[in-house]
Amino acid sequence: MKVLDKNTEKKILDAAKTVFIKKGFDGARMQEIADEAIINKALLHYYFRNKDKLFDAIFSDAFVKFIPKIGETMLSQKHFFDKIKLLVESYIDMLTRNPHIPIFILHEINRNPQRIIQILSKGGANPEMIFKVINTEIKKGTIIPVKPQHLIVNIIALCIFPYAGRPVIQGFIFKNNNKTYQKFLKERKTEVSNFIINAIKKK
Amino acid sequence: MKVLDKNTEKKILDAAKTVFIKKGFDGARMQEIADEAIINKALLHYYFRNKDKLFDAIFSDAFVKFIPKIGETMLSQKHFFDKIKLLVESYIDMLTRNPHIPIFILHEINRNPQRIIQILSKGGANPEMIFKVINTEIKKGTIIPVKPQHLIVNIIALCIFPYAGRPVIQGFIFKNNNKTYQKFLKERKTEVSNFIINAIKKK
DNA sequence: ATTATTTTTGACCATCCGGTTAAACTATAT
DNA sequence: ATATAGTTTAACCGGATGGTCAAAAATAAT
Repeated sequence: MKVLDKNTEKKILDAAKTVFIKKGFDGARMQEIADEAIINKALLHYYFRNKDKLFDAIFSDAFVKFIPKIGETMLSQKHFFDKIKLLVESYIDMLTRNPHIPIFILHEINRNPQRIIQILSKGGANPEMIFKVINTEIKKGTIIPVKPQHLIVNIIALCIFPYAGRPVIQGFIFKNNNKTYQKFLKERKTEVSNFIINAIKKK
Repeated sequence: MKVLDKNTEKKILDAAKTVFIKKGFDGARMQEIADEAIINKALLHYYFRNKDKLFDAIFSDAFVKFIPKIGETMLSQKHFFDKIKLLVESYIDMLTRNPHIPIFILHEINRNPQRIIQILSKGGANPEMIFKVINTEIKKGTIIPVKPQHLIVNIIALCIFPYAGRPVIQGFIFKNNNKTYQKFLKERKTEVSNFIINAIKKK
C-alpha cells in the first residue's frame, strides 16, 4: 500500500547517502543503493537519471554541513571568546551527528577538485568579513596578533580531525577502545575552545 | 636494453603509488597503472598477483609516512617547546613532500578499518611514553594541565588539515590562488608551533 | 651452440556494472 | 468502465575491468 510507504525519492536519497558516504563514489554500486532502498535498480534511474546526478544530490547536501556557519556566529554581538566557544560547540555537535561526512567530502573534493570551483562560482564564501572581525579584536587588544587565515584553519582543523582521522586515533591512542574515544570526543567541545582561546588570548 | 631500464618492480611501484594515491583503491584501474609504468598489464600480475597485493605495498609505505615519528622527538633531551617545534617542522616538511598522503590514508582506512587493527597487531604504537613526557612537563610547570591525548591530537590535526583539506581551504579562504596558498603552508611551520606553545605555556 | 629459466607480451575470458527497454502494475481522471 | 498518466519491475545490453594463459623474447646456465 503506497500511503504507508515513505516517499520513494526519500528512500532512495537515504539509501544513497548511506552507501555513498560509506564507500565513496567509485566504491558505491547502483545495485547496492537499490538494495539498501529495497527497490528495483531501474527505479533509481527513473528518479535520478544516472549515478552522477544521484551523487550530486548527496554531495551538495553533505557539503553544506561540512562548511561551518562561521559567518553568522562571528558577526553576532557576543564576546569574541564566546563566539569561538559557540562555533566550536555547534560544529562539533554537527560532526557528532554526521561523523562520516568529513572523510567523504575531503576524499571526493580531492577526486574532483573542479567541483569546488563550481560551488564557489555559485557564490560561496565571503571570508573578508571574518578576517575583519578577527583583526578588530587584535586592535582592541583582546587577542594577540595572528593571521586570520591561520586562526580560521586552526579552528576547523581542531574540530574536524578527530572525526576524519578517527580509526587511526582510536587505534593508536585509545587502543581501539570505543567508549574511551566517545568520551574523548565529548571532552573536545570544551577542550578545543580552551586550547584556541589560550593560544590567542592577550595577557 | 634492460640495463638502462629502471628495475621493473620499482617502475610498477612508482606508477601504482601515483595512481592509487590520486584515485584511491576503487578508482584506480590496473590498466592505468600499467600504462603509467609503460608495461603490459599482465606484467603487473606477474609481479604482484592481484590488485589487493599491489595496493597493500603502496598503502603500508604511505601509512608509515602518515604517522609522525613523535616518539623519537619526544624522548630526546631538548626543551619541551623545542621538541614541539622540531616535530611540527619535520612533519610539515614530510607533508609538503607528500601532500596527497593524508586524504589517501584517511579515506582508505575508513573504507577498511579492519586494516588498522592488523597494523596495530603487528606492534604499532606506544603512546604511554609520550603521555608520560607530557605529564612530566605539567608537573615541572613548563605547561598548564592538559590531557596528553588532546594535545597529541591537536598537534597532528594542525599539521595535517591544511593538506587534507587543501581544495576547500584554498577555494574558500584563498580564492583559489595557488601561490598564496603555498605561502600559507610555509608560514604554518612556525605559525603552528607558536599556536600550540601559546596554548599550553604556563605564564 | 644449446638448453633451461626468467621476463614480457597480445589475446582472451568471466564477471561486474551502469544504464536501457518494454511490459506490468497502480492510481487518477473522464 | 475505460482511457491516461505515473510508477515499478524483470530481463537484457554493451563496455569496462580484474585476472589468466600460452607463446614469444630476453637472459642465464651448461
